[in-house]
Amino acid sequence: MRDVAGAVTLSDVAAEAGVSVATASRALNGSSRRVRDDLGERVRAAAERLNYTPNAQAQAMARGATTVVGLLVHDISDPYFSAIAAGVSRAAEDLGLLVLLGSTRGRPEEELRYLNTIRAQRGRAAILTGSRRDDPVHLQRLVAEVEAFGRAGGRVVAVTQARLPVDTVVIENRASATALARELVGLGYRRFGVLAGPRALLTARDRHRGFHDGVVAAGGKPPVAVHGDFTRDGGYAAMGELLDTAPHVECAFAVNDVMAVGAIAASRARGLRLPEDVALAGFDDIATLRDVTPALTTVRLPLEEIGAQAMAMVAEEPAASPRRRRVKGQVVLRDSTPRRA
Amino acid sequence: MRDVAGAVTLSDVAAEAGVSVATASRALNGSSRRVRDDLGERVRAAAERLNYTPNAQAQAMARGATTVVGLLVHDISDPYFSAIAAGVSRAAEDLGLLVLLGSTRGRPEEELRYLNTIRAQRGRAAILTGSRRDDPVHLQRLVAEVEAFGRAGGRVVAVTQARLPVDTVVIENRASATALARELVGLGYRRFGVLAGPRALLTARDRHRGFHDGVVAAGGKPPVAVHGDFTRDGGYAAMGELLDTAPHVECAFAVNDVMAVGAIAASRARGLRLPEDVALAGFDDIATLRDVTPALTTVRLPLEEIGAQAMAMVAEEPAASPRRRRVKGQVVLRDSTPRRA
DNA sequence: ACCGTTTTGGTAAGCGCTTTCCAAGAAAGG
DNA sequence: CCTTTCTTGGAAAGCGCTTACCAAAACGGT
Repeated sequence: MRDVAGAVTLSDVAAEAGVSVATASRALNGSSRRVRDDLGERVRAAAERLNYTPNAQAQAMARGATTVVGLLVHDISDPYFSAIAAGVSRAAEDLGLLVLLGSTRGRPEEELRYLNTIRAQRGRAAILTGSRRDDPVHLQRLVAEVEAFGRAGGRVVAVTQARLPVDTVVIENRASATALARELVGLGYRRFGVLAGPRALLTARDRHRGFHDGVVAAGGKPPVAVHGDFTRDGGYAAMGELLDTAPHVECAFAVNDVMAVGAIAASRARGLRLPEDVALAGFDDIATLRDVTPALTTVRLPLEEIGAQAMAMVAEEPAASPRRRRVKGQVVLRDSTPRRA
Repeated sequence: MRDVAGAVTLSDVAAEAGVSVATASRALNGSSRRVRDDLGERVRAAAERLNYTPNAQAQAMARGATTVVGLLVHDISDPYFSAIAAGVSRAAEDLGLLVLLGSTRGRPEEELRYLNTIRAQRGRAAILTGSRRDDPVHLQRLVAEVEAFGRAGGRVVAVTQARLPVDTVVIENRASATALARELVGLGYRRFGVLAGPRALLTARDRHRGFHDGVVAAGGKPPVAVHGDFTRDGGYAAMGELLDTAPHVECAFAVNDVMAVGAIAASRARGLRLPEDVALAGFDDIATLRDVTPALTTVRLPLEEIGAQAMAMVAEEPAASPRRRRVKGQVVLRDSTPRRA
């Protein structure tokens, strides 16, 4: 923004009110110092008249603190992330903070670049919502950047895995997937397939493992796993492959709802009826997907709440050692996994 | 962010490299002025060594320009807005701009407040994606704020209706709804219901009117309208009401896909089969909803592209008079509206 | 009436950068 | 060899604020 003559500054306001800029500043942001009532009123009136808006950059500069918080998501159009973002955004508003949005689109180096940008903005904090990948090199670089960020006075909060030495809202993917598996075995299923997501993605892996362990522990057969993208199309492809390689599975578990939707489509494309021919479960309980047919059995994650929690941790005093806030998923049984006769 | 000792400044870099800050500044951001190669190299090495990141606030201050663009959405967890946001975000990255996200959650005064915040940040531009409401008072205040924003050197770009004197990506809701109506009449439907959304919301109204006119023009009966929230639950309620008051309708048109999904649920709750007992069409072609059953006939809007276009307009030179970029929807016929026997 | 406290307004320093202006050295031209 | 013109480094001003610090005024107690 070229600074056109138009921008009204504090000294314009001060001049209009006939006081010094110091007084104007004190009158407008109610500092510790009191200003005589009539002067304060004059200043506020002048500000109003000139439609003054403080230059936040200059304030940040002078105060050494901004109100910006960076939010890193994998892909804002993915309903999982947009739900978290909604929670973050709501909490930010309550706290008077601003959200700077960054989409990494799965490229780890973007995560680094974006974190650096937030540091440049002297952001108060950054919230990392993406799942970690199994990639030690990247992790190490990320830790370095996080530390630089901390040294510059910023906070980092992670959502999902406790892989970083920062406050984290930990989503209990593994335990929740295990709980889901137990319920499904309880319904009479024994032969499972898992649409397991990308191998390197920790979230996908945790859910897969948790489910696997749960099935086995409850007396089912070890599930057949097929990997695929963490997307609708990934689910479609993986389900196709599963049906080819293991036509005997009674129930497929897609590691997220979006993949599950793809799996439904793939099953239908082969003329299978759900849930009669094959049952299906997802994970996340994405709101916009609650009306698909058959209604998906899934694990409900309070995504908005998770986002709000993350933002709340930003606001709290930093603790000596990283805090961990655990969030459990809740198994929701629906039509896609009826009790087996 | 309290400025802890940790933050490395340009003068630290200059000292480390044994040059003045002026030279350091010139070396690092390749200004018009050249710096001798060896000095430049020394500066860059020093910056690297110290892990220097420029203070964007200070740069903004000195340059009088920021790289921040505000994005106002109604609700980021609504897939319509998150798709637009994804496009905005992608384009922003390409342009080296930063997106400051604001959720208004339907409160017009938040729109104003947020615009003011972006002005305070001396944002380069603001993108308003929400539908306008039929509210002259608010519109007038908004125009005032937009003008103040412009005077301070910022740009405003709107998405949807050309109600504001700013560059706009206009979505042809009305014409597209008319086209949809014609197609449906062409398929043999004559009696329609419209799940019309909130009365005051212009987008909802345009789609409703366009559809109504299209039906009538093509020889159908004037549709019965039921108003309701622009949400899944709004669609559910409206469909219930429609089925009560006008059980003879052959096809319902929900003014967006999210409402259509609610309408499906409402129909099912009453034991109706879709599309045999009642056909249904939506609007938007939300990606995550493409797999609902029956597959929804709808109007496809290139939402990501719309977001990217809006951001592109931010980058262009401002024109003398507001630019209008028109975007058409494309009718997509699917299973929810089979040809009528 | 005087002196010590409190207010409370103003002056000015400083936040970290960019950029103008100046000066010194290098290159070029006669 | 001297003058003119480039080139390039550095000093310093300034972006719009906040906040010591200072000083004047008001107030209280004796």
